[in-house]
Amino acid sequence: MRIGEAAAAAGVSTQTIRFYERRGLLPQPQRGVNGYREYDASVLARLAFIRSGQAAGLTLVELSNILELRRDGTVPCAHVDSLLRSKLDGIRARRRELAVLEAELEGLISRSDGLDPADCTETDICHVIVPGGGTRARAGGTCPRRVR
Amino acid sequence: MRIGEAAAAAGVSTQTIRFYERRGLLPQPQRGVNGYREYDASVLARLAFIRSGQAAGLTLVELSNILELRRDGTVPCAHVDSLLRSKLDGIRARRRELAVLEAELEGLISRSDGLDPADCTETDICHVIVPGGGTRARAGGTCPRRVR
DNA sequence: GTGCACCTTCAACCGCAGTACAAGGTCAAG
DNA sequence: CTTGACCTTGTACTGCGGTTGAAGGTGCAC
Repeated sequence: MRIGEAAAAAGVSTQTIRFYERRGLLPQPQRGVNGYREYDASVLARLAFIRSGQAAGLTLVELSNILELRRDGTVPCAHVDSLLRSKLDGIRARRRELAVLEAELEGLISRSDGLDPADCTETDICHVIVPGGGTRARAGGTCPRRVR
Repeated sequence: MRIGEAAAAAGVSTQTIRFYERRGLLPQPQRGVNGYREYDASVLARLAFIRSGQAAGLTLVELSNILELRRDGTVPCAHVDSLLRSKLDGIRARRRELAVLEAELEGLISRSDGLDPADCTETDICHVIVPGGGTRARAGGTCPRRVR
């Protein structure tokens, strides 16, 4: 099985496979006489593992650490479990942040409906954008930071 | 007011101010005889605008587009309003994605509790990580893609 | 006259997961 | 013997918002 075939079967591009190989996520494959990579079916299982890991929110670095544990002879399950738990914490925190941002945007938009663009001055740049999500009456106040 | 003073007052670093200037978010300031940047108080309002915009989820590019409209003599409120609405749509979609991911992780973790690491084989890499969030009985099935 | 805090510029780097491009080799069919 | 699909390597670029570092100038106090 050559790289193009493996890529098509796994639903990724050939460049992605080479990229994974460079990052240590795929083993160095056999090479044909012409230098072409020669894969057996196990590469598809590996690519499926990577895809499942990504779907669970793991980064390529984390996946590569898991593979390294395996290579070192350690069963990585305990490590993976704690990794997934901390991912879950992160996701929950992120969801809360996004809920705050959503409320902020809703506030700004509904406030924008009651504003006349003609009142928007040069120094404001745009009076729709104010700190606090539009729930305040325009004065210095809380300002959420680092919300992404 | 020199750059360090402005930075301290706005709660950003001097490098950030220079970076914003390069990106067109801050006007080219006056320069002293020694070449030092000289700011008046308006830079603080501008920095506050940028911070509010970021808090509302706008990127620096979007903020710079808004400022460009202003420079061109257009009141940017209508543009900002539609921008915020599409941001809100994006946030909501993102929240739904994260809810799916959260459920996926919960499934994997609870399934992991019932698994014995001793059963984890070399070819699995780690049998905790499977497609489908751990809600299935291990077979080919749905596989969410591009969840970040 | 030197130490120090402040300022200047330009350039490269961070994470993340690839994608794109250049310049060339290989192989089968026509 | 050329065309075209496939493969090889290496390098650089994307978006995002900065941060870090090098190499040097300025200005005041001691």
